[in-house]
Amino acid sequence: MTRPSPRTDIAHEALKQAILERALQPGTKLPEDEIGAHFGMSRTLVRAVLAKLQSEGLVDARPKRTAIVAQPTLAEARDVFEVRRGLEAQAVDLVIKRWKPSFGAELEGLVREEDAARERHEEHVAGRLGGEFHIRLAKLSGNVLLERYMSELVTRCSLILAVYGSPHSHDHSGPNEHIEIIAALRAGDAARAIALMDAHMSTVERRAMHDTDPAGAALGDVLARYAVAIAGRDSAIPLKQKRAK
Amino acid sequence: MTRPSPRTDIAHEALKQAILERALQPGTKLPEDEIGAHFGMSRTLVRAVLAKLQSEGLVDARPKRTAIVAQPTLAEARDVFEVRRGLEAQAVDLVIKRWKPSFGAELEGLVREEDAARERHEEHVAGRLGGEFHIRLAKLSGNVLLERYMSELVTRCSLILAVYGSPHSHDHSGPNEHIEIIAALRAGDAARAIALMDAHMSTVERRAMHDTDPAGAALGDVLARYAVAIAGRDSAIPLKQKRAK
DNA sequence: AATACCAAAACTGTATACATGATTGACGGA
DNA sequence: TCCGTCAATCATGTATACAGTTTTGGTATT
Repeated sequence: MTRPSPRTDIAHEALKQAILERALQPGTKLPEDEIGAHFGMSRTLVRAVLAKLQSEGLVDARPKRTAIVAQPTLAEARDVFEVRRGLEAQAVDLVIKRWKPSFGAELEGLVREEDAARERHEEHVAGRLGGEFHIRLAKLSGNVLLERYMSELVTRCSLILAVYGSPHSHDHSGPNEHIEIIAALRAGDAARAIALMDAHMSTVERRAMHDTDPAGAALGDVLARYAVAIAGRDSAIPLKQKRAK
Repeated sequence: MTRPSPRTDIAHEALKQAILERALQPGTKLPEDEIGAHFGMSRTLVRAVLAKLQSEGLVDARPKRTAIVAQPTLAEARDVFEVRRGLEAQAVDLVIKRWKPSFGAELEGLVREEDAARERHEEHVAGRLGGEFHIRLAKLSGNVLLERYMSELVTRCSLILAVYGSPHSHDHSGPNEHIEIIAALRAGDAARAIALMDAHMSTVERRAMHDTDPAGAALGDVLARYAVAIAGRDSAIPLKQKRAK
C-alpha cells in the first residue's frame, strides 16, 4: 500500500518507543500537524502512521478528534493477557513440534542480551528484549501469522505494564523464568513448558495489574484511568507545547 | 482516525464481499482511481480502505504497484488455519466458563438462519452465516480482542476456501457439526466441545486444501497460485476494463 | 464565584495537484 | 520470429488547499 517509506517507518517506530517508554503519557494529544512538522512529513503520511498505531492499540483516535496516546482500560488489559496466554501456549506447542537445536542457542542469546542490558541499568532496553523473547519464540513456531499476533500482543502488554505497573518494576525477574522455559523446550516437555509459560505470564500480569480487584472491575476501570489522567496532567508535555500565557 | 465515514465503510464492505464471493478474482488489479470513481470518493479515502483490506489479508499491496486481490499461498493458508484452531479452542473454553442459557438460543438461531439460506440456495449467504457462527462464539467469550482476531481469521479462511476450495462445496455439511458443538457447550463438556470444534475445523480445512501434498508445499504453492492466475486470466474483469484494441 | 455563551484558534476530513516510478506496446535490429 | 529498447500511459507517493467541526478562553450574566 504505502508503508515502507523510511520516514514513515521512522515516525512509527519513534512514536511507538516513546509511548512504551512512557515519555508520552497516556492521553497526550498527538496532532497531525505537529507530528508532521517534527518528522518533516505531511499530514497525509502522519495519518497513515497514526492509523497503524491505532490498529496496534497504542493510540486512540476517534473521528474528528485529535488522536491521543491510548489509555487501556482494565477490561482491555484482561482481554489482551487472556488472548496472549492462549497464543503463548500454542507457540510453545508448535516450537516443540518443530524444534531444532539452533533454537535453544537463539533464545539463550536473547536472554543474555537482556541480562547484560539490565546490568547496564538500561531498563527500557531490557524490557524490550524481554518482550522480544516471546516474539522470537513465536517466530520459531514457523507460523508468520502467529508471530504477527504475538508481536502485537507483546506491544500492548508493554503499554499496559507501563500504565498500570508499579513504576520501577520493569518486567524484571523474567530472565530466570525464560531460562527455565528454554530448558523445558529443549527437553521437548510440552506440558511443562506450557505450565512454565503460564506461570511466567501470571508473574507479568500480576506485576501489571497489581491492585486489581476482579469483582469491582467496572468502577476500578474508571478510577484507574482517572488516576492516570491526573498524574499526567501537568508534567512533561513533550509534543504539544503549552504556549505562554 | 478516519474510519466511520459511511462511504468508506460502504466501499470497504463492498470490496470485502466481492472478494469473498470471488466476483473479484485473486490477482485482479484494484486501481485507486477507478475504485474512487466507482464509489464517488477521492483516492485519499480509497487508500485508507485498501490499507484496511490489506491488514485483513484480503488485498496485496506492494509499494508503487497497483493493489491486487490477495492470492493466499498454501503456506499462509496453513498458518491461518493453525492459528484459528488455537483460538477456536480458547473461545470454546472461555464460552463454557462464562456460559449463560441465552447463549445456546443465540447460536441455534444462527444455525437455523444458515439452514434456511441454504434451502433457498443462497450459498453465499449461507457461507457467510457459517462464518458468523464462529465469530459469534468468540463474541460470547466476552473477550473483544479474541472476537476481533476470530473475525479476521474467519474472513481469511473464507478467501482461502474461495481460492483453493472445490467450486461448489461452500462450507456445507457444517450445520450438523455446529449443532453438535452447541450441545457440548450446553453440557459444559469443554473437552468434547473442543474435540468437535477441531474435527469441524478439519472438515473445513480439508475442503479448502483438497489436493495438498504436505511434502511438496514449496512447489505446490507456486503451481497452485499459477493455476489460479490462469483460471482467472480472461474471464470477468469487473473493475479494470480491458480497453478496446 | 460559578455558569452560559460566543468568537477565535486548533484540528481534522477530503479533494486535488504535481512529481515520479511502473507498465505496456510498438518499432527496429538480429 | 524473437528480443531489446524507448516513449506514451497508467497509477502511485506525497504535499497542500479549503471546508467544516471541535476546542478553548474570555466576557457578560446571574
